[in-house]
Amino acid sequence: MPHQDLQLLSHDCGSCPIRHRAVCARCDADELQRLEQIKYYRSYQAGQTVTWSGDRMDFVASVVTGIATLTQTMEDGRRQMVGLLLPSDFVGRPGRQAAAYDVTAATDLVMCCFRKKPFEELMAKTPHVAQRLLEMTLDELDAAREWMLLLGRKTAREKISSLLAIIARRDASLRLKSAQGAVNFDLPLTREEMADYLGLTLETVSRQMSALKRDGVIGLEGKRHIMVPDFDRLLEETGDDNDGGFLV
Amino acid sequence: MPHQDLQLLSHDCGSCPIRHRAVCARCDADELQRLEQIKYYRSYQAGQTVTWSGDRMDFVASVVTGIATLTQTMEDGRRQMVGLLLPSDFVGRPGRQAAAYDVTAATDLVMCCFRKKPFEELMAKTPHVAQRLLEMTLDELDAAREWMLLLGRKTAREKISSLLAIIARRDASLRLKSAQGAVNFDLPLTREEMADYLGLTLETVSRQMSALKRDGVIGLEGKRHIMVPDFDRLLEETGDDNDGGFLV
DNA sequence: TTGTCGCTTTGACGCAGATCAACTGGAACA
DNA sequence: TGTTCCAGTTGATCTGCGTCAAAGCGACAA
Repeated sequence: MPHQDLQLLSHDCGSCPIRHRAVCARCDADELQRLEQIKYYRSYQAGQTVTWSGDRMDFVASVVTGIATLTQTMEDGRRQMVGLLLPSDFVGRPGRQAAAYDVTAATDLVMCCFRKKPFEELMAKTPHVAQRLLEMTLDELDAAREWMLLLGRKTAREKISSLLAIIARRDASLRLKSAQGAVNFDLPLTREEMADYLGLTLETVSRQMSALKRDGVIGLEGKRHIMVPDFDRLLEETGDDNDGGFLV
Repeated sequence: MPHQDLQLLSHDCGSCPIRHRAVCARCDADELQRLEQIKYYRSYQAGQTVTWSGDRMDFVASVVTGIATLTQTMEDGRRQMVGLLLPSDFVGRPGRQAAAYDVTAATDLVMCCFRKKPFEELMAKTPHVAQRLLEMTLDELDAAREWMLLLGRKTAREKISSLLAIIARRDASLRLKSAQGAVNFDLPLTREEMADYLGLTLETVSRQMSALKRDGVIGLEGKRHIMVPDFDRLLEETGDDNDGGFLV
């Protein structure tokens, strides 16, 4: 946006980090072509592992459809989820050889991949890719920091409510509807995955879900379908100041 | 590093994010000049606030000397530190109007600032700045994710040990010594700040520090000076697999 | 010397969430 | 129609850390 001789193009992979391609008049004009040439797709089934922490990772990628998780594990088996990747989110680190986290498909998953080497070369020549990636990474950093507040200071009930609110919001935004009033959605995570995300045990997750249901904050249909009669009510449970003061 | 027609210059502010300036032959060669023109310094005393969350923030900056903290606060006063800024770390977000966190000087602090507008313009024209910033942001994201594991899954003792290990390591690297064997350093944080960082209360921090002392893992001289007779012993207490498998 | 202030330590007690264990309910399959 | 399986629920009990309260300690001032 700060660039002056700049125009926006769509490239045909709807959810790529580079979907909005800013073309700088001073740069080559055929980078888009090259981008198309080096990209390819991979599919994973729900539950399948994309990479293990420490594995060699020769590609970077962005999520096209589905949900992937980033998880860290301690020697004794304690697990903490550190990222939830939704469509258009980016995985992988230019300049790094090995994966730093376990990446797992939480649902069926399609990713748009770029082999790392050509992608890095491209990035070095095409300033807007680095800029776009910087923006996305800053967003993720903000999300990570909000998650640190959740992990360090929120109660179990607040944690659950926050997670539900986030999923509801993201789900709604994917369907281009705003999250307010009554909202329904499907949980893409098991109780155990929720626990790993929230720094809780699965029993505590289950108990708090029941409590929220008992208190009328949410409704449950089966185990996975959530009905939120009043989204603002849910937000009150998160402990956040939801004054809507957006910072962008 | 991936760029070919590239050379490195030092600009005179030793700890700036842009301290290594990669000059691209295709870009203007006088950007360094412009950078020098728009930069200026600010000093803060220990305890002073740099910005409050929500305030207008018209500059970006990097730490020259001292330590700053990023903190989030909930309405009812619960606090969580979400970042510890050491020399050469970057603060502020290009493209954002308001600060997202409270920024506070933990020690006396000098920052090298750039007014946001010209910095953004510069960034748009100078690809290497965005690339350098991307690298730094990815590092911070990794650190944040490690911190999420700590907050979500580690015990109080492991949290304290981890924090001490991190400070010892960073302190050692600033003095260009490697952290191993016996290490001494000064804590730049109060017990309360440690607690805010670790998602604990200050009483628990104090108790665990005493426990580590009692068990001979650390020695205390006064309240702030820490002596670590055996750094590996301390690492064992952190719960991390310290196989030294570096991922860069 | 005495007082006060900020930071830290220590003790006593309670509770949120972990742990261990039993049970439920739906789906797949024979 | 029963069997197995697995995710989820619920209950009983335990415990690590929070909470509340008091006291220690070094720095500085009067």
